[in-house]
Amino acid sequence: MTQPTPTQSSPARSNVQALVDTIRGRIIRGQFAPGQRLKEEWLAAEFGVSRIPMREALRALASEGFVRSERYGGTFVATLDAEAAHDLLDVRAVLEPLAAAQAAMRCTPEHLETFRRLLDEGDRAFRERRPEDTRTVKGQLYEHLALASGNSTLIALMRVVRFKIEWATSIELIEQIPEETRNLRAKLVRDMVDAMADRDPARAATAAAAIIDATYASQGWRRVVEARFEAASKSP
Amino acid sequence: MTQPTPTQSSPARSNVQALVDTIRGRIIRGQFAPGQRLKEEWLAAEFGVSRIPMREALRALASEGFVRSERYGGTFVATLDAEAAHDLLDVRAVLEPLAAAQAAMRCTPEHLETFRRLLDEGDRAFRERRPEDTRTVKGQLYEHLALASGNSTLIALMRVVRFKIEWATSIELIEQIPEETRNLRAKLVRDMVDAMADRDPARAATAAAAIIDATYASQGWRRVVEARFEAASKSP
DNA sequence: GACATGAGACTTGTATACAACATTGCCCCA
DNA sequence: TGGGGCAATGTTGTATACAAGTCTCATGTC
Repeated sequence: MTQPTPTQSSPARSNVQALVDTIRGRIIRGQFAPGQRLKEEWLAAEFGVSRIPMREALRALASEGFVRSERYGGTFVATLDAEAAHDLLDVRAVLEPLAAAQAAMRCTPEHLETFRRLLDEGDRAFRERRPEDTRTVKGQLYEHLALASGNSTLIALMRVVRFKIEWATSIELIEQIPEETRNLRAKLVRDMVDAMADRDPARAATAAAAIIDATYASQGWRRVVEARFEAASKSP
Repeated sequence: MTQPTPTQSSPARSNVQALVDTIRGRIIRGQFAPGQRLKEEWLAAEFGVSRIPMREALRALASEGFVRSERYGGTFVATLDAEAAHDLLDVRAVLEPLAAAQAAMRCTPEHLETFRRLLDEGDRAFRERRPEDTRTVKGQLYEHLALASGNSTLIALMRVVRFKIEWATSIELIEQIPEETRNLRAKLVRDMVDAMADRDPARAATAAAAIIDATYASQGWRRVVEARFEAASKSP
């Protein structure tokens, strides 16, 4: 019956989206463990709101797949397994090339500029061993690719996939990714952006696919995923 | 200020999922027109519930992209345009081959049997000029493909994409699809299922891609989409 | 006449209260 | 001693009531 340590309450802007983002963040960071029960009243008290907005937040998280709930049955943090994580990568592997191709046809100079800025920031964060920032920038790149595609369906789908991939990869182990793998991927991302600048959808898509291939091929990355689930399976 | 004709209230099982399905259905069928305001109180009265479950239903529909709402700003049926519809097809064009490939590796004999049953049902419904049933079976095939893939992410994403594609294609015009196009696509679906039976992911994916190509190439189908938005743009 | 402005009505957002249902543990009985 | 039923407890689901914000339209001023 022990509930998790009530870390001090967050921003507490009283709108639902803030609750969703905060709770999703805690799930992704593992502060809410897979399988853990999330009682509405307890969470509501934790965030200083009533059950109504908290219910809406939990429903939203359920539709994103981060929690599961059954009628009168309670809400629980969803569980991930290694297979689901790889399935997630498979989905990413088809969405990202599509986004790259569409972005190559539609992106603006501002988009390209932002891509290059993010790439530089990412390089710096990785070189300076700031894994949190490295992950953040990686997420921003992914989000920006979706935005540049101009495909609203893709934007929504890629956002959820991105959150789940962050969930599936524990932050502590990102540092273990071999430097050569990371550099190869960074180079491929630059190739992708160059192809987008040349308005070459095919080349952009190929580069995007190569990024995923490099991720798959990376023994380091695989270890990141596997280790994540060893940790998770310890606390069911 | 005229609200839509209150068609007689639906099943009225008082759970939220039923509300979501019913309202989504009405949006898809055009009974709730794009841009139309959906007042919580009015809808709640229409379905004989209070605003709380209705709010949850509307939030869920917002996360699926069928309605849009801003804080204190009201909820409106989302609008579709032809570009968004084609973007939707592009997404489908990458998801479906992936699902086919994974299903080829994972599907059970029961899955295959269901596929073949649905194919027969679809043929019969089309021959007998029952467009409603034709669409229903088509949806079931699509859903079943996702299920057979065993990829939970794919199942969730394909479900939303499927609903939106139904939304983007008006039912009245399905009959206008040329018979040869329909038959070609039915044959390709059979090829896909055969490839799945042979546990041949590459061939299954190729067949799935060919299905989308046939859809794209179909002048009749294109007319279905375009006509849908001519109709929609009449009532903004 | 055009525009700023404020009161009013209206809609959404949230808290509280209560109803419906699941679960647990006890007691009774075989 | 084991199993079935029942009450006690607790959590979720929903209705009602009220608070907070937005929009409209009339009014007054320049």
